[in-house]
Amino acid sequence: MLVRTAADQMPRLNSPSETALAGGSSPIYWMGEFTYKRDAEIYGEKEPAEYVYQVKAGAVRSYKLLSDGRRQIGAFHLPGDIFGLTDGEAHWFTTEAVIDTTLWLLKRRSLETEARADSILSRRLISITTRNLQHAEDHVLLLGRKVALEKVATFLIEMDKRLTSADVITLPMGRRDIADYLGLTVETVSRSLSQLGRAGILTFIGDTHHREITILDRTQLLSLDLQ
Amino acid sequence: MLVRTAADQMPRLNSPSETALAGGSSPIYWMGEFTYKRDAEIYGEKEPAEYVYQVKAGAVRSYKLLSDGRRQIGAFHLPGDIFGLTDGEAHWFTTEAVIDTTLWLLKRRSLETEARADSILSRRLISITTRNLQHAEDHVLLLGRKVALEKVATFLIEMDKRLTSADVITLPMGRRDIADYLGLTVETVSRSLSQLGRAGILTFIGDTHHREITILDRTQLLSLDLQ
DNA sequence: CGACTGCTTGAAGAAATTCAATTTACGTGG
DNA sequence: CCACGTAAATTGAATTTCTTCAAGCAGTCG
Repeated sequence: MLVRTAADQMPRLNSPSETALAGGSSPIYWMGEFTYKRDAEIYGEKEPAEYVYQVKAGAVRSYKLLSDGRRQIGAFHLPGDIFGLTDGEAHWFTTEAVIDTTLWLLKRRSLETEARADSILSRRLISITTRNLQHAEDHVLLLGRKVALEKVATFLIEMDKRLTSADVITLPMGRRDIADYLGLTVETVSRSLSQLGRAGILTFIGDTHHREITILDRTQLLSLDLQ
Repeated sequence: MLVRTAADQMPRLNSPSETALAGGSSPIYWMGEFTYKRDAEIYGEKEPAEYVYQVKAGAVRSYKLLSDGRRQIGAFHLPGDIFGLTDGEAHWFTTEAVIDTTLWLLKRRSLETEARADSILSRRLISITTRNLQHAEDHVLLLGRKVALEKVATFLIEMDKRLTSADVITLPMGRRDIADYLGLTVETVSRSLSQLGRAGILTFIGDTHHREITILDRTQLLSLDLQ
């Protein structure tokens, strides 16, 4: 269940029980709750994978860097999302809090132990990984074959689905993050958003950084989000 | 074990036993062997996922299409690779044989049933899915942040690792497939390959379609494949 | 208050695409 | 067996898209 508060415009979960991992034959006990300040690193690429995480509130970006500093964000993790699940010993991503973020942590080892005996949990782990894979594959299509405006439209629709309960999308991330997610520059993202605004498809709400957006014409926006 | 024959220059596996799925606590019995002609469809997007596949010989491309025909290849499956593993009921990809291809098939249902009782197999399924996810994430980085020449260099290195036993890379796929894998056009792929040739990094062997390539300078090629 | 950050916009430039033409091999059919 | 048509790859020229560079504006924070 998603709850919207006036104070922070981000969705928030109230307990880890309402999640993909809970509800197996035996309940999962999260280690506890940790809070990360904006831009704080949660774990780095090639660090040993000790924990699995679920977002309680906030937003997380996971990215890779090329040696010369170019950055590609693979995914944003929003309330309810589980991340950090890996097979080998090490992560292959860096993750950071986009805004102040609260996470639930779970020892990976105990999850693995549990999964050995619990085939429902096991199935669930496959399911989570598969969902991540599907997202990545959709993202591959976007990055490889969509033009800038289509990328931004797809992004807005994804965010609209994932973090709005009202008609205002409050983006937790800035233009830089969006650009690195879509394989564009900040300028191109900004120009595309302006273009959508001029076309009457969306409008910016009062917010200073133009991170509050209302979709005015979903039909037109969807027509840009080819399937 | 990879065997190279003079007749076909593609690697080939001799039995499914030498694979990721076999070797669990109980052996996996593949349904049998099927052969697909070049360009034959193996399964289509949104088809119910009845089987899981392993490549015995040949090559498979899996791709998505946008409604206007733009195509993005997510992966090439080469001898030994397992694909078609999905969680839900339906595939989210179309797969086709790149060249004449022999596959081993396994009923998905029986694999699932087996996995319920066999935690080692279960673990293995997670492992395969995770590997696919890692590949997709690497591909996201390539598509989002690498320039044409770097994309082609990365592609060659990947193929070199995956399908050469000698010093000649025999590409099963044509330029169109490479382009759709790298998010480029055929012309750009061709120009990049020519450029690598002029730089003395690779050379084309006798083959008519310039699909036989020898890497002359691995050091230089690797320097284009940023990490 | 002033420096700073994040966002936007414009102009110039670069990279990749599109359009067009050529080459080469290959298969079909006279 | 050769001629013709087709398909794959390459190369060049023109064009488009996106990036880079530059400037400005608004809100925030010390």
